[in-house]
Amino acid sequence: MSLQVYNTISRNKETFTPLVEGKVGMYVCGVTVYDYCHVGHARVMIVFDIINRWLKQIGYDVDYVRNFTDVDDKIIARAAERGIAIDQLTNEMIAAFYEDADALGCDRPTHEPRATAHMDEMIAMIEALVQRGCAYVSASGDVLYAVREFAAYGKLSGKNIDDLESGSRVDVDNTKRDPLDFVLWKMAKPEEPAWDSPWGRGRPGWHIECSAMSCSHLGSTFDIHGGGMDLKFPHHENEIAQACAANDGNFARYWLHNGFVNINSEKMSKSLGNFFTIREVLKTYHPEVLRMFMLGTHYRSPLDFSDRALDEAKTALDRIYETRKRIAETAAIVDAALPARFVDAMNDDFNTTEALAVLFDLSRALNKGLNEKSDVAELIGQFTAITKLLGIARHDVNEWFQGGESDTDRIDALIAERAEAKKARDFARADAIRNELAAEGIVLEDTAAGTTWKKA
RNA sequence: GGCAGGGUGGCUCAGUGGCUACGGCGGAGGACUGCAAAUCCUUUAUUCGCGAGUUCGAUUCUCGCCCCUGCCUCCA
Repeated sequence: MSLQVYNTISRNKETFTPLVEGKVGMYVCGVTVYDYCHVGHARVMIVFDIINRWLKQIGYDVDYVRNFTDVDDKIIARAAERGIAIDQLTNEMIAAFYEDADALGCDRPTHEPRATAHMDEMIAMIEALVQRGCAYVSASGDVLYAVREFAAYGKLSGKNIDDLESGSRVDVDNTKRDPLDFVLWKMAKPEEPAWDSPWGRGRPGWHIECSAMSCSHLGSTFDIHGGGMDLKFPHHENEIAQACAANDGNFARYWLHNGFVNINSEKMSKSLGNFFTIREVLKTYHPEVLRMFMLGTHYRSPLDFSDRALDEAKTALDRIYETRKRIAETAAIVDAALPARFVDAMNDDFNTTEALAVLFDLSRALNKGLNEKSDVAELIGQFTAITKLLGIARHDVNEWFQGGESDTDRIDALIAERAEAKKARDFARADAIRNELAAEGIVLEDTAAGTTWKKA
């Protein structure tokens, strides 16, 4: 089965065929760098990391572009609040972003353009829009996009301009020809960061940067554009309007949107204030647990975030590590192809849930084979290939089960003492030692090769 | 109000026009063990929100209804 992807614009799964054989251009909307990333951002990172990995796995040369929005009202406000320069804030937040993304095991995109480094492209695109009659300068001096001039407006999100107007709760801005018109270039106030442009000193609107940066890196027509569901409208709709009206290309051919992270069935968001930053969560949970948690649900479905769900992801991941631990004790790694069921799952719109089911089945078969001392070389190869691709169970097994424990010498001494006691059939003493450690959260496991321990 | 997505076992989460509805967590029993832990085996939904229709046959398709969530304003 060839790769099928759900394309938001057609609301259907489609066979994926790249524009240029063997190559994929993919643009994903990144973050506005004014604060730490929360778990919702983690989902975008992980989802598109998996998509990127899978595209490469099936042989594509992927140009994965993800932007940083480093100029915007919220950034200006935050920098002022903290009394620091804008680029100090954005650099700090970009560094934090990388810490989080790296911890979560996400590969770096091939290009990570910053809006402030692409002013020329944005201005050129706005000029083209003005020339073609799709943009105008408003009474306030801002350059606005004239939504009515773009016939296909609303196609991606399935919206009808007139319905939007009737349902609009937004205050009417009478400098706009149409309430839906949006800013392309915003005049700067004296204190604000500004760039020269044909319309005066100012800064770009949010939407234009993605149109400009995606097209400048990937061309006016490219394969995949992704981001969170909430970006569908108006952000992605506006990107399409800008890019298609300014260039003669078709912009993105496949639109991929990931579902939200919810808390108590409500969307996690800044405005609701019900968010956890990635770094907060990582104080309690290993980053791989968060990754596992994300992979357990299909990327387009909502994902309910809770301690309980993370605990379950941890337990499930422990199971995979238990298998790895047993593998480490036995055979050498052999290379094996990914199992067909796994490949089919991933080709079916990146179905990581099913892919994990394959991994767990494999884990069981492997444990059983190990118990029965049968030849498991092929299974080990498959197991390893899957975990590597998904980016889970990639840490050292001892580190995983014992990491962060400082008192290992004492534990080892107690285990040795218990072994002596067991030898002498002094089970009371042996059990006392085990209970003592259990009370500290150390669980002992007696195996044929001796006793090992792990943190509960 | 418009549009979009969803309601599957105690929880979670896949999936399919028809053999025994995937996996994880949890529960029960068993094997192994001195006892545990880990692992393995068995077991845990006459049933996939409700009603009707299409069909030889629907959880899967169509229609209606109920409920949930999201977008329609910045938001991953």
